Amino acid sequence: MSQDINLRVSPRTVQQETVNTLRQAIFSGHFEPGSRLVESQLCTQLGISRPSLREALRSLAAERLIDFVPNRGPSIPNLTWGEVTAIYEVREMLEVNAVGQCSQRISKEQLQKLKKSLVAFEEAASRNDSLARITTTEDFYSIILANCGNPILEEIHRGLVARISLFRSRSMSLEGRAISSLAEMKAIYEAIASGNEAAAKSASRKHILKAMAAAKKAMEATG
Amino acid sequence: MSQDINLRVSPRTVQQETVNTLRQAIFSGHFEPGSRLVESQLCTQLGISRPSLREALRSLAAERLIDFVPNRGPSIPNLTWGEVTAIYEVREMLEVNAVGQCSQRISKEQLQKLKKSLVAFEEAASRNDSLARITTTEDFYSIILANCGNPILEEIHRGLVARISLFRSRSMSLEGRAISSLAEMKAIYEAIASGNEAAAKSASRKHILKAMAAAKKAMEATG
DNA sequence: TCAAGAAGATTGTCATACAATCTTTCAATA
DNA sequence: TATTGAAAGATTGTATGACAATCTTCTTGA
Repeated sequence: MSQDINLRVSPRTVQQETVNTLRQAIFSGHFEPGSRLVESQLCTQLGISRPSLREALRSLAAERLIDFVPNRGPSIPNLTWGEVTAIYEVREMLEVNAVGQCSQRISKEQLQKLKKSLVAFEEAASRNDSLARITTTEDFYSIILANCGNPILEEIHRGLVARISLFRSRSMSLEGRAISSLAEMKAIYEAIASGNEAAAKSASRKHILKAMAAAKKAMEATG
Repeated sequence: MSQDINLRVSPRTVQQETVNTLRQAIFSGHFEPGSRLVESQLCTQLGISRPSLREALRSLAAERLIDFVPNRGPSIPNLTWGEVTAIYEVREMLEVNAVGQCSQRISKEQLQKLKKSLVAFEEAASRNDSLARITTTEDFYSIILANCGNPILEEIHRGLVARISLFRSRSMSLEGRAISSLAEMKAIYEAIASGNEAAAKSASRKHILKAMAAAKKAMEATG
């Protein structure tokens, strides 16, 4: 075997599909925070068996995307502001480093892609499309994280962001948040493009602090 | 209800027990890295049904303590040095901050406990008991993490450390590693005790870098 | 109005089944 | 001899059905 490229077309299993579907549903706010997920209902809705569903739920529970209380079953976590803060703090520790490392190692092509995603966000910010704002922001960040050189950092960051996805989408709908977010992201991009690590880290830190403040505002507004 | 303390004696479920048992087994090196876990065997060994086992396995897979390849089933991950490095790097980002924050907020009683665990490690280091070295080191760190003020940081740190538990136990058996580890931990303790955040962070960073170097040595020795 | 208890719903767990897929064996072929 | 191919066996992915334990809701009696 001259190469050991993974040619395996990994088969989509019911479990994987279910996890992805539920994850998406949670992200999109399809379930009310705090609400219980009734297994039998989900089974019929998803068209799968209970064992398969429960396996998927255990996966999501391990990711902390759902809670599992014995004899009460699965439910959507109701995050306190304290927990959200804690998540943002950890996210800051990781993201700042990721941005810094990214600024030192990103390739020309990837930088091009990053630029593109920034333009896409700018476009989404000008319109009033909050879904597009979220997805383009996610693109922007996933490119940075994919180029920080540390797949574990990338993985953990993704997990953290997933847990606060609701707050992010809410705060992105806040009056003026998209505009200032755009400015912050531009600063990050410029610093990365010029290979200035210190500036990149600093811009990243500023962005997260503002995002956290916006999330707090959004949380207070919604309860 | 005057208090909302959680009085619930959370019932031990088969799933929880199984996850804990398997986690312990993995930590203790009971399974060879890379080896496959045959569901039917585990079922009889653990005395549980296959659906229950599979739920437990999904939890562990989400924690990255086992791999799950479709149609090949669960197996013990075989970490590359690159992955181990990546984990150590992320651990550094988090742990350094945790130690720093801990130095600013730990209580007298908790500091007492920390001191105790350090003494316990010293004792274990003098003997040639590698299991005791691991557990006492774990105590030391869990006290620090529990006092950093950020439960999410604590949780993620635990997950990361779990994934490299094998390397830690191997490197702790390395000639002289326990001795130098003791010195590093003492430095961390002293910095925390004196409330010197910068010194605490610096000591913590040094400790992790040395631990990583030791892990690399151990990995090269064992293959 | 409130408490006790009964009825119903839901979860935790198990046993069983079977098709799809992987692995191994072993013979046949180049 | 080395390689290919096919058959047999093992293992996983998924589903159905079942039932006790527990939680929730509703009813009834005080």
